[in-house]
Amino acid sequence: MKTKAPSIRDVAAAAGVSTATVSRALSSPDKVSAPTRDAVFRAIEQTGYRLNIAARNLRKRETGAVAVLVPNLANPFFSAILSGIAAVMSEAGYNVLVTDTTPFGRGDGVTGHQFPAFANARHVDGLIVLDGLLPAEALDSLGPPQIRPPTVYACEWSELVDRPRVTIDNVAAGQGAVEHLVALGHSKIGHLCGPPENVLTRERLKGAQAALAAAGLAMAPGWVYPGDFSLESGARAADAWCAAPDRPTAVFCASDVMAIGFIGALMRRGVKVPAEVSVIGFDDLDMASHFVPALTTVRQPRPEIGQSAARLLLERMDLSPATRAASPGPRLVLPTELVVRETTAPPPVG
Amino acid sequence: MKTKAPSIRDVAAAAGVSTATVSRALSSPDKVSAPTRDAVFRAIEQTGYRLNIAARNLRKRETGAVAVLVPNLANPFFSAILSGIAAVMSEAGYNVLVTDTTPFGRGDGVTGHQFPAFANARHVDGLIVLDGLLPAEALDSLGPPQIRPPTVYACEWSELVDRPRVTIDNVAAGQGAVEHLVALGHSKIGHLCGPPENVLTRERLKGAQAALAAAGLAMAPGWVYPGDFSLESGARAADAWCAAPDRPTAVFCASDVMAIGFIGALMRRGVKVPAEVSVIGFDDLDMASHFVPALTTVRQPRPEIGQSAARLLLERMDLSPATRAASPGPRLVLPTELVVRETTAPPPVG
DNA sequence: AATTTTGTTGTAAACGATTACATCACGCGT
DNA sequence: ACGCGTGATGTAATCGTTTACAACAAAATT
Repeated sequence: MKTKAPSIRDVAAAAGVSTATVSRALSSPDKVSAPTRDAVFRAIEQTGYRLNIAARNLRKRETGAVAVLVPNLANPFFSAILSGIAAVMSEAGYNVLVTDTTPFGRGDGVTGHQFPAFANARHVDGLIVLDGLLPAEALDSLGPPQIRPPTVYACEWSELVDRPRVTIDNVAAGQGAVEHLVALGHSKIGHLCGPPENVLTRERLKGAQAALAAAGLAMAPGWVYPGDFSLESGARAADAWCAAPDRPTAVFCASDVMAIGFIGALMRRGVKVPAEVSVIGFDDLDMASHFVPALTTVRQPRPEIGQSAARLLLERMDLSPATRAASPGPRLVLPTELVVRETTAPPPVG
Repeated sequence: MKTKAPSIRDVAAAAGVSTATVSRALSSPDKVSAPTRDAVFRAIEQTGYRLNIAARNLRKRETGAVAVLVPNLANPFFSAILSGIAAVMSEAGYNVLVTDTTPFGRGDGVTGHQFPAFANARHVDGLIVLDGLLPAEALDSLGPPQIRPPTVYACEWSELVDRPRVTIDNVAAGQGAVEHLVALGHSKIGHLCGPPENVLTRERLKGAQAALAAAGLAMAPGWVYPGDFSLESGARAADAWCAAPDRPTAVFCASDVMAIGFIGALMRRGVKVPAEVSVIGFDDLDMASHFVPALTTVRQPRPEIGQSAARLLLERMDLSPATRAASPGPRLVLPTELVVRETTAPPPVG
């Protein structure tokens, strides 16, 4: 015995008007006289009517949803970004679809960046991509500019695809981090990298090297540690640091998570931070300031990145497909800030 | 110049068959002869056809999406749960809609638990609720059992609403944590609570008190610290601990995040953990084992909780509304495990 | 008083898929 | 030859909205 949910027809009948009037009362109340409007609202109340989104979407040729493609949902870095996106998107009346582009165990199958089937114009009105490693073909396979959903990158991006994006200045940030280390007197400075293919990895390393070069220094090959933004890769770097005969006195890590893994493993082996090694993180997670010692790090305005990306996408969705195709769209770069706490100090003497 | 996306009609025309045949070739290929099937697929390729989800949803009276209601997206505890949910749900062909029920700054407006407008049967085929504080009326306002979307709770739940759920045994877990402390010789044991109204808060406290009672001990009122699962509330508890003349020698924290905030603030004031205070956390976040000292904590199987909740929801969605209404549905309780690391030790002598 | 404007409402055609039902051709048993 | 089951396909109704257009009354203009 299937109880069918009331439709706009039932409301119309209950209010003694046509379905068109009900629809108008809902979407543009000012085009309907006050008395009928009240009657309609009363009828809605009485019947328990709820709009059928699928029907509306079909008719209006839009979906009311945007998708967010996250490389790794389990990474706490993304939570604040997501939260910022969700806030402005639901404000604007959109649903937010979230997917992990590397479903389980990143690092397991290396090249696992999946493009979810629903991320096309039939399912979503827009796309926010947080994963720069998503194959460029995938984005282009969404069809010609006229029919593919407006897309913006945030945090990461792909150099093969020209889309609007909101990021930070990763090379400047990396440079600032290393300048701080240099100013403290360090000359042997290492870097704990992000995942090999990632844009962020390249940019942050480039910034670090620029600062080094400006100070007449260089980074020995043994001082750059491979990483993948995970705690474990931070701990592995600590092993490497301990094992090598020629060690850097300071390490700039491409993420707070790795920095915490690095410092944790170091301290567990009795290495003192910052007395024996200085460490700088990246991101300024909530955790960073509560960690002991409190992490010196590069702050990224995470909620703002999410919010800006969402607002930018909203703007792009308002444009006509033609004008959208014509302009590649803006590139917002948000400011970062070096926040100096307890993990950096002058190098040990001798 | 609007380029219209190809519809099933265009495919039918290109393949020289009817729309019905195209639809069949897609959804039940075995009901269509091999030659026509090939012709249809070729036509699909050629036209660049993509199924319009809204039209299908309208016709089939389903939405292809499930919503997950998260109390606080920025809390890293939820990321692994979400990731587990997303994995099995996309596997099963569903989209996952994520929303924060307390949009910005929990603790700001205290009672901010919002029920998103789209969480009804018109928008989603199912609901996973991670927020036990969501007003029960809200869930019931979704309509009578026949027409409201199947719902399962995970992690948290509401005692006012009878729905299937997957949780852990919070009182047993709390009890186990405190038993460990008692076994180490502690007799003055405090508790850092979750948010006041939360079920988890009550249960974990109840477990702690049960263990205490079994050992002939009791918790002084001054030893229970208010909290809200945030780092800051952990730090505040450290202030309270330091300020009081009569202090517990061990504190069981209702979350790892709070335990980290607590220990961080303690160490920053020179208090030694575990020499002066033992601390137990709850959750076993990735971070817990990398923190220094490594956190003794109660492990929750977070990915499994998410996966089980998703699978349970899938099962419920398969049931007819009638049988669903008839059975309240199972309550899965997943095992926890006390993992002893470095933050617990016997109480200081004297 | 005749005409135009304005404001409200109804009629009905989309939107793009699914699917019950009808149709048709073919092969089989009697 | 005849009827009948079977498998493949087509026809057309349907899902629940939105919206262009038509219709009409009342008010404003001439």
